[in-house]
Amino acid sequence: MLDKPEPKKTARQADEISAALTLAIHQHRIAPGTKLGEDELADIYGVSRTIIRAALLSLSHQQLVEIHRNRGAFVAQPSLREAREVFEARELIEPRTAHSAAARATADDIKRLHHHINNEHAALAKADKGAALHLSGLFHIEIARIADQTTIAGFVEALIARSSLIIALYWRRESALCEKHAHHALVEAIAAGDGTLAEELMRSHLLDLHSALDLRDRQTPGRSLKEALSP
Amino acid sequence: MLDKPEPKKTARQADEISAALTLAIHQHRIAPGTKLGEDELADIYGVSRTIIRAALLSLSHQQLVEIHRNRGAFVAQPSLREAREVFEARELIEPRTAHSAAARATADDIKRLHHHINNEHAALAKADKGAALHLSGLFHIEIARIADQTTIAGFVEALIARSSLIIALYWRRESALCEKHAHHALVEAIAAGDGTLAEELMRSHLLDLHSALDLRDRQTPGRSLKEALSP
DNA sequence: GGGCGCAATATTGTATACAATTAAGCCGCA
DNA sequence: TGCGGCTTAATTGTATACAATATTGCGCCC
Repeated sequence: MLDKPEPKKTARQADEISAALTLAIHQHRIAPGTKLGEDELADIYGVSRTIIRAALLSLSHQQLVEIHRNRGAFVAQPSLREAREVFEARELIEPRTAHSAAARATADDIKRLHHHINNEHAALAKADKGAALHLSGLFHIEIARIADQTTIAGFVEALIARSSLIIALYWRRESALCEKHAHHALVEAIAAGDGTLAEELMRSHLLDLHSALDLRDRQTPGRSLKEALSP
Repeated sequence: MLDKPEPKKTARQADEISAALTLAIHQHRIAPGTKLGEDELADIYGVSRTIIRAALLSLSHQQLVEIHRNRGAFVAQPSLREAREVFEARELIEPRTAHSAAARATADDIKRLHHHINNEHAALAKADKGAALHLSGLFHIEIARIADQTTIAGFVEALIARSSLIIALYWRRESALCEKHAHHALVEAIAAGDGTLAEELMRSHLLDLHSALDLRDRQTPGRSLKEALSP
């Protein structure tokens, strides 16, 4: 029996559930293409379908799930084209946020970034690739947050969420998810207030990531034939 | 049978309603801060609150409305800070989309852009500022669409929606909304395939827009005292 | 007369019931 | 055996009923 330890009244249940699903997707505990049945989720979380529907609607707005009318919600499977677009968008936006972050970061911000990196290392040490991937994303989001541009930070968050799906589908190396050196060097540049360097490091870091994906033309993987041809 | 000629299936009612509300907000027929009561909207559109809630949730994800728990949904009132952020984000993203658009635009695209401009002129001739503003926004979205970057086009769409609110709150000039010359010159550059020029024109166009706003520090206008002080 | 607290009202949050649509299973037939 | 159509089951779409919460107005006490 799942009893709720303490119903924190502050956040809406739908938000908590969409956050939980987002985390599960980030950590690759739910694979792209998985069907998210309303009754099933309602049962799992002990709420009515009303709440679940609100949560799924939120996720669909972030393009983490696709909702097909009368057929249900599925974890999104970004196409090759979408994958390329997401990384192009990141390469456009994030270097700039890194630049701004270098200009505005406080000592506290730097401390938090180091904390993120340590967490990443810990996850990697435990070979928990899902957690490491999630933390790597949080690192990028944190930089956008430090840049103090909420709007753009929101975009970055959405892009990183989708990147998680893309990595699940198209990752080809066994190398580290986000090379620790890249993140470390970035923090160094930001701490030093060197915006130009931070920008350049971020750009090359994203290009590395991008090139570690297999985005050659081919059929979209992981999708059953029926799924691929019917919609 | 792979061909599905047209999704005859009408879009979800919630989508239609949120689109209608978005249009009304774009055209300044609903002022920032207006309360959007669920029963009221349900009555207007002849559907249940379930649908209305889904529509409002969509709008809140685009940050066009703010939903306060147990208090309801209100048309968003971007703060000065948010206003600055939105335009900074546009200045980051849109010049690049203009550049790409110049590289990819087809004759058909150019025709459609001219069509947009003509509509703008027609709306201005009728002194319908709301419609003109809406069409001006569509022009920018169309350019992002031509650039063939769906993801970024989605961001641009969200930014322009919020720009509409910002203009409602902070516009100070009586001058034309989007100077017709600016749009016309942009189309020329795109038609000529001159990406660098298009990029520069877009940048200066956005700076013009930005400078036509009154973003000096002051109390947020249009917000009742209670609204302003309680949250 | 003014401030405080309680009750009444209105509005939103959630659950459930029912309708509509899709997907699957089954049987019969060529 | 394989295909086609029908029936049946499962799932989503929508409406409504009920519960929880905030706002409003009134009356009481100081």
